[in-house]
Amino acid sequence: MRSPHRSRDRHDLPPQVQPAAGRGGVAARAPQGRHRRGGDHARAEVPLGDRADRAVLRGARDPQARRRRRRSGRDHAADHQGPGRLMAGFDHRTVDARWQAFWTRENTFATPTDRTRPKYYVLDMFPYPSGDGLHVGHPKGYTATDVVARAKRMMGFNVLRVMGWDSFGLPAERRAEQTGEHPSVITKRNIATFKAQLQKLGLSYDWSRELATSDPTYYKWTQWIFSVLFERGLAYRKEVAVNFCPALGTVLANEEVHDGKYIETGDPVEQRNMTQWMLKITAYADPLVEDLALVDWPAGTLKKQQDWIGKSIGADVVFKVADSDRSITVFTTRPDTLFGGTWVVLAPEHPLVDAITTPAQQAAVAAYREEVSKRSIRDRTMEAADAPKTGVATGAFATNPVNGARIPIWIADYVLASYGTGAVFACPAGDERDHAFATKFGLPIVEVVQGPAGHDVQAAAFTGDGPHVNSGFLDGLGNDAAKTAVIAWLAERELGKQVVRYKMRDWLFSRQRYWGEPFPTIEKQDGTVELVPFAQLPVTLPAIDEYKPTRDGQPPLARAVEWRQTTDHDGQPALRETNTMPQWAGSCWYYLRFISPTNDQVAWDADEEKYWMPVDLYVGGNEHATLHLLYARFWHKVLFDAGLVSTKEPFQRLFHQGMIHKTSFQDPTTGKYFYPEEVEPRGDDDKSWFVKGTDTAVVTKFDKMSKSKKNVVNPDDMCNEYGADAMRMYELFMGPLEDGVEWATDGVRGTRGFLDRSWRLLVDPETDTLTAKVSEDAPTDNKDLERALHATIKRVTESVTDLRFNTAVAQLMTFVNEATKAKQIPRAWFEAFVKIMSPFAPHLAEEIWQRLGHTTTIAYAPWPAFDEAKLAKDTITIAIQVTGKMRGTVDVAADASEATILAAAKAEPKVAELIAGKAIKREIYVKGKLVNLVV
RNA sequence: GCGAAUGUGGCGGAAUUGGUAGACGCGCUGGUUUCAGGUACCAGUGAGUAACAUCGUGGGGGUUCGAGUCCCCCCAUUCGCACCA
Repeated sequence: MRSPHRSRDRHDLPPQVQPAAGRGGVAARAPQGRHRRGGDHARAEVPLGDRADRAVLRGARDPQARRRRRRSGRDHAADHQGPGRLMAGFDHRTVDARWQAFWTRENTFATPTDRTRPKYYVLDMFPYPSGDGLHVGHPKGYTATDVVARAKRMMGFNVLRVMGWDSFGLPAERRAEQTGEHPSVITKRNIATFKAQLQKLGLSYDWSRELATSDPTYYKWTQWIFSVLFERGLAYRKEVAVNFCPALGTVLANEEVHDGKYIETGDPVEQRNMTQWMLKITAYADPLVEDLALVDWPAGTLKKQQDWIGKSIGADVVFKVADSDRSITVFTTRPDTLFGGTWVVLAPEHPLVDAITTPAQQAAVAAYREEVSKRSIRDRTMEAADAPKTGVATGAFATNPVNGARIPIWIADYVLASYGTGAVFACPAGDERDHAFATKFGLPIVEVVQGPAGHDVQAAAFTGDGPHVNSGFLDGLGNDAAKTAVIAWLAERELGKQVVRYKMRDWLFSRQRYWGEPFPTIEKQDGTVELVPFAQLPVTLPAIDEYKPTRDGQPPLARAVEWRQTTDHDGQPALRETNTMPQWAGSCWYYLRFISPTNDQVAWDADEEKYWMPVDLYVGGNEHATLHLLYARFWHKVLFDAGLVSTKEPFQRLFHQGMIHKTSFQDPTTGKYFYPEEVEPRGDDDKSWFVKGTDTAVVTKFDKMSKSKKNVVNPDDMCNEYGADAMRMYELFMGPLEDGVEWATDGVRGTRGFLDRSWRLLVDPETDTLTAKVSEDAPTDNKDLERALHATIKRVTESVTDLRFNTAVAQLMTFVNEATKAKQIPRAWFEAFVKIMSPFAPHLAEEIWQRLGHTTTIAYAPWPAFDEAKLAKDTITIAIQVTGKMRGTVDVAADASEATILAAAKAEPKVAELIAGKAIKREIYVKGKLVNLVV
């Protein structure tokens, strides 16, 4: 991707911003006390529009066109003629450009190197740099983390705030197949686009730590971690049935396949046997479940991880096959119900089926197995849990170990060969599937756990807890006690034992693709595998002339014939691996590389790792709830066991931002999508949409933004028209961070209006000079304004922790409304406001800060404290209810006694009328809030 | 089918966790400024009424002096999971 950046860590804090001498630097001015003439403010590279500029801009404006755009609500095809709306506000183009240039020039956001302060590591899930560029959905999480990062800096934390690129992956490779361009070139271009878009938003990343997973200086270390896994016996090659996607020419992990299709593209997936690299994630199943207790994650995500791992504790139980010396081991989580076991079911693929099937049943069994095998895995997994049961008897019988009962052995496809032992015993009274099977095939149902009164096990299974019946030595015991008792009984007789099983399988870790990390392994002549020595890492991707798999189905790297030829540690000929790692590999550890991104001796510095880890706040979409987050935790735990990292878990706190949607318009018959400006609403309620000028009806749907659905809103357009700060603020104001919302450009206008009002508190836009409103000697007896200020500091401060930015922005607005009403604003109050709004609207805040006479960046100005005492009111409004109904209010002194308040309440005219002549049965007083007079 | 979440004005959403429902913003209505229907400012904006009364947080019950908030039963939407014994 790029050559490594030289580390430019800052060595002193707080950073003093140096005026850029000789360049008319923005800060090249002595601090001043009060109002200065606006005309003398220093110019940055991009001059602030002067009167003449504005006159031109205003003259160039076409009010009609503007109105049409506004009313249409789809003006994101932004007007590139000029700002166009700045008469009463600030010039965001100039301000944004000036401060972005300033931050870059001054290295404002370089990561501090002092290690005595507390640290805060806030991380975004890094994006795959697609060719489409960013849409307004991407920055929602980035803006939230930016507010946290900026506020934490001001609160005295050393903040690690970084961005990188998950840049290996399929789309670039597919594009390369089409164009012949090297994926690295495509990727580099896409990264440049993404980066430019992010920089327009003023996100406070330390860009000197930027990384890309496809960069050899990065994947060298991905290969090294693979070596660690290999050396610890956690990476192995195996011939396995894999999910092969013919359209992509590669295998996929189980996690990437859903309903028999590749999740990303929807291409069908089929089963094939191939030799593949596997990672033994199952060896970490237990810690992966247990350590979820250590992290502060959304409950839903914790549950998804648990479900994915699918730990279940049960027993393996041996059933002897009658009239035979064979036996069947079944897995069950309900050994307590063994007395109700009235038949045994094998998966159709179970190896014992052939051996035990009686001659009379052979034809039926063969036919059933044939039928099942014809149905693909896809069909089988698509079936619902309540799908009709099918199956066929083998004719053989088994002996129930607990009661010696002779019970039939069936095969049925609801038993999966790949889980447990591929065999189960059926207890129809205690399992819904078994019950359905019993009902269909007329098999006996024996009650073993007593359900609630009136429950008929012949009609429905009872899966709950209760006293056991018909169960010999288990009678009367509850489920747990019965389980313990029966397992002990079985173990004594060597007929069973307690076991733990997981749904999770080992991780299929190789792909037949070009654009991924090569494995640091070679295959020797005897077929064994050895690691490429560390000194020879990275194993870089060779240039090849075509990125498709070979005609005989080998991965693209098989084309690099010379590159493949190498030697082992004895100098004997050996071949390089032609598979590459899946895209997850790079994202499994990038949070560690950010700690020492340019170190070419180690993947990360141990002391630095101890300082920065764990990630304090990790923000990204919940689509990664199982895959990325599970894989990364797995690698981290291996690294922990290897003594390479200091924490058991990588991500202390996790937060999922909601997705931003936008209505899409699709012709249901052709599937074609239309841009918003191509369609129009018709009908009385404007609810039917048609393609303009035609009778083609289109259906509307809230959709993820995507180019193909023609519903993308581009953040660049928003920045151009409304400014980065208005855009940032709207992203946070639109609703709770975790919620999905529909994008509404009108809302950006709203936050822009707020920024303009904030600006005008200090600057007269007509003259571009400071107003007299904010002043050193303004009276400080404006209690309403003071209270609003402290309430705002409080709410914004809390929002940094609870991530409820929508209400924080609302509170900032409330303060500005209050301040607009005020005749004068004490300078100290206004400065406190500017500080707390600066994480949200950093460009404008810097500009105001400078106009206030400051010569250093606001990014490290100390965060203001709020005073609870200042939040209290002198007089409070007490609500008065009569028998629970609101009847009025009364204003009383904040320290008024209960008796005084009750008296005042009763004296309120309307209340007095209602209680006149009635006996008050009860008087309820809620301190400082209300009284309720019950009559 | 199972699980989780959500349901509040025309719209996005607030509500200190049982105590004045609708903060803040959008939109809308009226006014002032203005060459301008743009910007800014002022006023209003849950429904209903001439004004009251009254009715209002998906629906229905319940607990309570008091319920958007707690309990029970429905309905709807969204997102997961999909025969894992």
